[in-house]
Amino acid sequence: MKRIRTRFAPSPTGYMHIGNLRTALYAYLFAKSQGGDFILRIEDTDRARYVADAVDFIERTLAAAKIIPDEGPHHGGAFAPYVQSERMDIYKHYAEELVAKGHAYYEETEQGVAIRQKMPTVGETTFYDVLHGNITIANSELEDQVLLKSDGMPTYNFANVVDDHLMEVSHIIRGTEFITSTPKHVLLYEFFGWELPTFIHLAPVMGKAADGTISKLSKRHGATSFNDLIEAGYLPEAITNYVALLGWSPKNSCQEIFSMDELIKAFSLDGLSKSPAVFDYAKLDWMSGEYFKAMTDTAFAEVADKYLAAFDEPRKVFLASLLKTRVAKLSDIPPMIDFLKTPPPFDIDLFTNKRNKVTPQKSAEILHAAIKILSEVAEWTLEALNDKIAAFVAESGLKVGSVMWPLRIALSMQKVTPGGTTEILYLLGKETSLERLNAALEKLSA
RNA sequence: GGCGCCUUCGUCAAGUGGUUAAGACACCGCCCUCUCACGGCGGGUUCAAGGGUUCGAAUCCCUUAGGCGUCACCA
Repeated sequence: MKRIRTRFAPSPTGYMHIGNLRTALYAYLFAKSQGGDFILRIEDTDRARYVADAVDFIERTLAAAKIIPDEGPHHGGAFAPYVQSERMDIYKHYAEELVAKGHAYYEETEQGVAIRQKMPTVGETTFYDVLHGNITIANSELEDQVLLKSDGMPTYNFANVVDDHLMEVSHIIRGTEFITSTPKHVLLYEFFGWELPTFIHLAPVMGKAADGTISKLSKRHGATSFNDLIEAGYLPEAITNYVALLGWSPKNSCQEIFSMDELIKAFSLDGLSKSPAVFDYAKLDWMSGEYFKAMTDTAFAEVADKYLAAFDEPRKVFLASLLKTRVAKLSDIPPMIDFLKTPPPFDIDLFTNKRNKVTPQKSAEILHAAIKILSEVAEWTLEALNDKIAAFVAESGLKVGSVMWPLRIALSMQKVTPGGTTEILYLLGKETSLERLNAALEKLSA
């Protein structure tokens, strides 16, 4: 049986759209699930759109997403070069062959000489797509395509076919936007007498705008490149996992959390969806959270390190334990812990809490007593703090919440905090804690 | 506009002639609880419309509508 070989063939734009990443991922998963090869090929035949360093960027992005090419510009391989601008003589040779066979012709314009593919004017061309079945388009719909531009560069339609054949690509996995140009490619294969690869045209990834409109995912939908998402603080594994499920689902399973190895094992073409999928940040957030929750505190502290820099090592790890169940992306962290650095302004209303039977007056009394007890704590550890406060609660005859609420508010000046009173006391340290408690008591008594 | 593709909860989706139409996210409620989370339990909403075929249709056929794509010396 023929070896399975797929390819990802981006043009070097310096931007890895989520839709492109998904295409690369599916091509990779399919190849790997079949024990085949995955090729990276750079389609840089448009000189006007060339972006410097874009190849590095693509390679770095794929590496971050753990999509590892077997062959590519910097991965080696038997079919090098893998950059189209370095293969110009090859395209020229095949274009001339087509002219010689009568399937193409020279065209002279002010810009220079180009070569055009001669399309049949009658009949129709049919090709088989794994997802869509047979697709037939009348040849009269096809215009004579430019194969070789006047600058000597091939067009996508030509270079793609030549390279896919030469590189022995068995399965072409790409976006639906190519479905209507596939007959042109099929005709080229026929003109050359080459064996046709298998086509799989993927449905697009859509985005939902604020007003509810759905359209192809683009920048107006927010962060839509792999890099945007990384910068927002999503884990690459989580992004890849989420993207894999956007247009594919496993057979006979409801599993949603997949490592790359598990994806490779579970992947099959018949799990691919032929209708467009809307990118849903809410679900990405959930999935991302699942990854964080599954991490150890130390591992989380490590990935979140730049947000936790202000804390010493034990506190860092402790904060990580509090944060990892509350965070969808790392950039959610600062607003959650800013109060530890600088407390929000005093707000007396926060000291009123019906459920815990707390009023500003009551709070003042509790604070007064608590300050006395806490200032006597010699060893400022979570255990010690817990014990002291528990003893105080028991002795006072108050509800736990009635004691905790005013303390937490006095320390944080906000209604919502990651962790509770004891945790905040510990993170703040004895000195700062007592400072804040006293300041709040002073304002409450005024 | 021509041609092509697509259409199951708000979203991702399972489903391939007979199911109470899975599951997940989101949402709502309850429990847990010093807040928020986490965790647990429960809930509502879906086969685009209309015709067929069939004893029986989300599943097959036709029509309509809507969405998307494509008609470049861009990929």
